Amino acid sequence: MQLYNTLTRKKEVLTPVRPGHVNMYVCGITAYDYCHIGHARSALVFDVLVRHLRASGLEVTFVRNFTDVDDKIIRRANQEGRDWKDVAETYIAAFHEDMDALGVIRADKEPRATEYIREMQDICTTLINEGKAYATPSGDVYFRVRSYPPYGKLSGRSLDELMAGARVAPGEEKEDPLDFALWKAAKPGEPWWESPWGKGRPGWHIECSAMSKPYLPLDIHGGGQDLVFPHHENEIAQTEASCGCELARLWVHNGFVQVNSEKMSKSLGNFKTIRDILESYLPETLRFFLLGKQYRSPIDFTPEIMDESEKALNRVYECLREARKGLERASWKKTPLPQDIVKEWQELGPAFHAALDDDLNTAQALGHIFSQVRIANRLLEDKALRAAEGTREILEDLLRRAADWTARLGMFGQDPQTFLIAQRDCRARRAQLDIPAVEALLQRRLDARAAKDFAASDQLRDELAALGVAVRDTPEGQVWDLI
RNA sequence: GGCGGCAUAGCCAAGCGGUAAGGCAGAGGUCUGCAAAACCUCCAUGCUCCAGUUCAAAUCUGGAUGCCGCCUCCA
Repeated sequence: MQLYNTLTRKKEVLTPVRPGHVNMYVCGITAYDYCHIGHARSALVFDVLVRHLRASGLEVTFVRNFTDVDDKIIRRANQEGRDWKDVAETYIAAFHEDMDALGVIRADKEPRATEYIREMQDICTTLINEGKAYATPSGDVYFRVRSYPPYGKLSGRSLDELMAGARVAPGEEKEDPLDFALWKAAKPGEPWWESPWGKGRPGWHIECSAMSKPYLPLDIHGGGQDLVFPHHENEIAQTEASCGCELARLWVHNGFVQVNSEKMSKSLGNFKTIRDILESYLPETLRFFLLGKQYRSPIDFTPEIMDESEKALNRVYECLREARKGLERASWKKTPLPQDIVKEWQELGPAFHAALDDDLNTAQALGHIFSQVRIANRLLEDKALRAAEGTREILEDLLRRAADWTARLGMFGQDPQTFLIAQRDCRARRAQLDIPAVEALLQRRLDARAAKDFAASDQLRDELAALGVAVRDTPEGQVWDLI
């Protein structure tokens, strides 16, 4: 498959260093708060990437770290009068809950920064010994950026450009404004570890260099676009300067989730947590929404588009439900299917894979899924064709393909009927429907219909309509939905 | 200020030189005791604007306008 490489600014074919095996490292969260939709997008993009690679026959070692010691965690702990470790554990557990709810497959390795203090110190020592880093009298260790000439290659900046924007915070003892901290002397009240430079704690960037080290060289290194500079740039400098090898071949960065065309972020305060969303929508709806656009582009979050996603998702599940029902037929006829339909059906299977192979184009892949849904629906509705042997083959193929969609996209894998009812209840909750009242009316209508009292039945239907509920009668009985 | 990205129908969104996927909304229709749901069909002679390259451009080049991101913690 091809992936867009931030390093070279073009799509490149993924060719694993070890044939058939992909090492992939993705920067995880700093555990100091609940995850928002932006975190969900990043997690989902790489989840789909891992799923697709595995479904395509590759082995993947997927590593996603946790930053469990950091300024923000410490600040939060101090604010709440808690231990910083406790804060980190709380939000790591919350991350797992949220991601499990979204159906994000767990990483194979989930290293935590605090488990790699020794390795970080070793990297610092190596860099200091080679003159690429230096310790200050107060116990900080800085990376000497000018000792690493390729610095800036990922973000496409020159040292001169960077100098223009660089600044030195008061109290820093840098040789050069561009230098960045590998190790920070501990301030009073902060967690610390013993080190050759005194009591201190790691800088953010060195964490990932240490945690990714066992898996070098990485075939894919991922993260959000905001990590390109300085985080990933610094990571490259640290790793490549200390071990002399390449950190990662492909750098994959996902675009932001926006609100009103602005980045959703903690600092702007315009974020919605995954938990917020899951109170109003099913996890799969959020998944559908976030995969509805190519991963590198920004995506705007609005409740309206969530509602649209919900309807679109239902269209697929309704088709799967009808397909299953259609396959219950006992006998099939030899009626031939129109060639153009058969041909389109045959082309759409590979097209779905090709879309994902082309820089994980989930939006296009979803388009192909809907085209398949349209074909299946057409056959199911056509009196002449729905009993045809060819239709049976296509419907069976559809169910096989749906299993493949689930394997690769993590969607469309639930029992259709169960899903559709859950979706309806979800909308009912959002509309703040009085469910007990509705159920009472539904029962009375059932009784009226059993007594063939259609006038009363219609009257009750009107009463339900007044509450915002539409009732319809099907061969399976009375079903309801929101108007 | 420096660097980078994006502009496609009412809305969302593919498309990466060969004549505009898909979803939502909308309009017709099938079906149905009535109704609804569901399904089918239709829905951009044109892709922000202006030049240019080409037999051919939404796709390439130059310019204009607008929006966004990074340069500071951030998925």
